[in-house]
Amino acid sequence: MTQSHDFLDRAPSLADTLAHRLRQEIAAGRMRPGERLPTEQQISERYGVSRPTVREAIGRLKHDGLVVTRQGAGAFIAEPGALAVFRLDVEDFTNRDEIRNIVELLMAVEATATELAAQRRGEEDLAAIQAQLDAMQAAIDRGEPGVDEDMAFHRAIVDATGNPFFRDLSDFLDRRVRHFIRTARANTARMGGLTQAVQAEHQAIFDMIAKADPVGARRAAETHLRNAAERLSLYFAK
Amino acid sequence: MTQSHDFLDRAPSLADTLAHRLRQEIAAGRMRPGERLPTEQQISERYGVSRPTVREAIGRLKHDGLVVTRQGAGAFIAEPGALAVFRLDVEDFTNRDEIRNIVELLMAVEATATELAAQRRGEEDLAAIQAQLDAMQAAIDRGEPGVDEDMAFHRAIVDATGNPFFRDLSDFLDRRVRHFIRTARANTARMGGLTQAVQAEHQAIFDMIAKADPVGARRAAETHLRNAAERLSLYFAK
DNA sequence: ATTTGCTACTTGTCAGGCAACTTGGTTATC
DNA sequence: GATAACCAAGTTGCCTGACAAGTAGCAAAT
Repeated sequence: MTQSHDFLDRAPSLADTLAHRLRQEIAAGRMRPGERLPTEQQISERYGVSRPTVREAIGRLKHDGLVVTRQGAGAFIAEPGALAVFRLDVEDFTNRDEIRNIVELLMAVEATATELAAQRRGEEDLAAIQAQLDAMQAAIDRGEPGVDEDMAFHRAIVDATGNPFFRDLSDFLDRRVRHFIRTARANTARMGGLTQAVQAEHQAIFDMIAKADPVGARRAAETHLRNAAERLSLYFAK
Repeated sequence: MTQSHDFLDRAPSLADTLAHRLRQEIAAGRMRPGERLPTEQQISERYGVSRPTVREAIGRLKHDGLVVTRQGAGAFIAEPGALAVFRLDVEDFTNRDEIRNIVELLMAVEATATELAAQRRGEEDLAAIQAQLDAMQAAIDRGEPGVDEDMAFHRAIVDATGNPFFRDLSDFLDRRVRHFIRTARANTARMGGLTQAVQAEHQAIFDMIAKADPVGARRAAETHLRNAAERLSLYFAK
């Protein structure tokens, strides 16, 4: 009943491969910004696919802001400086190096976010953070691991920065790391008893934010993240 | 000859608007992860567009990792934890708040990148960074502003981290900020004479990286970025 | 020399259809 | 009766062909 998604055998669609090839040609500098792409007809003949498929491929590039199309005129390569969307692709999310790199970026973002939060948090921000801290304590008291509460705590902090980019990026990276843990945990032994240590670190972070001490908040966040990364590295041991 | 692209009048295509609506419905929680979307036929009838248009819209969502399609089975909403691609959309890149937020994120990423670079840089990394530093000095001596060399210098540093995510994100944010400056500069007076001050800050950063002093490197980078942000704020004054 | 209008070309959208694949039920077999 | 093979309906992937909307360049007219 429960199908275990196997992502491995997913054959890439024609449009996907074509989009990839076009992307490569642009990245390789074979085509300069402002230049016009071949017409859909020409691309279609050149790669031996139909025009709808070409349209789909170009649609992806357009969606990513790499090309701009104008009806009647053609498709043009966008100025790289005007790029309005950033794509962070995690190709192989079981790769340990990739996870390590993600964790590194997450640490950078979250440490700075905590610093900013200590600097700017209003009273309602502080109340929201404390509410999540309490919720996590309640979960611990109930004997639950409280992963959702943990996530909500961090979420409340990055929210307090008032910078949506911090929030979205942190959210994405956090999800990725937790997803990795969840899948890795299925293969290794369950670990417990650490939640109280985590909570103590959370408390330290909260205190610094409450004190409006940016430097101390950053230091507390860095300590927490370093410890978290160390706990995570247990999964790498195999 | 040089056409000034006006992005304003770009009428969103049917597929774009449909993709936007579907995205909203998913974001609003009207559809749960794992759930199946209506068939292309149904969506086509429901929104009064043809199936190719629906395919194009779903293709965008698929490309962003929001949905997963299986031939013969249908399209399913992806698990948010398994999201493999992150999109950072800069909707209005003349908005000052948005630029401010981008600069803030750039500062966080680049400061940490500089710290990591000081920690890990090999001899060849150091040589590459110095080469860009020298190139910038040469540009200054020639009386040029050396914006390309400036960018290359920072690029060499983030390269030294060995973390491609840092490199790509920093690259994107850097481009965005410089693009904003370039367009803003067209309306305000040209400013010069600051390049030597910038170069001095670069030299300080380089020295710390050469000394393999992560703490000092971060501090030097933060100083440089803070100053850069201040210079940038001149454009906000209007 | 400038403007107007026309024509070829390109993208946007549609209609219809076939192949590949999935799913669930049905039938045949043991 | 349980199990396995099979089949048919439904869905996505991809194609052909066509028309509408918009653009750009050229030619003719003023």
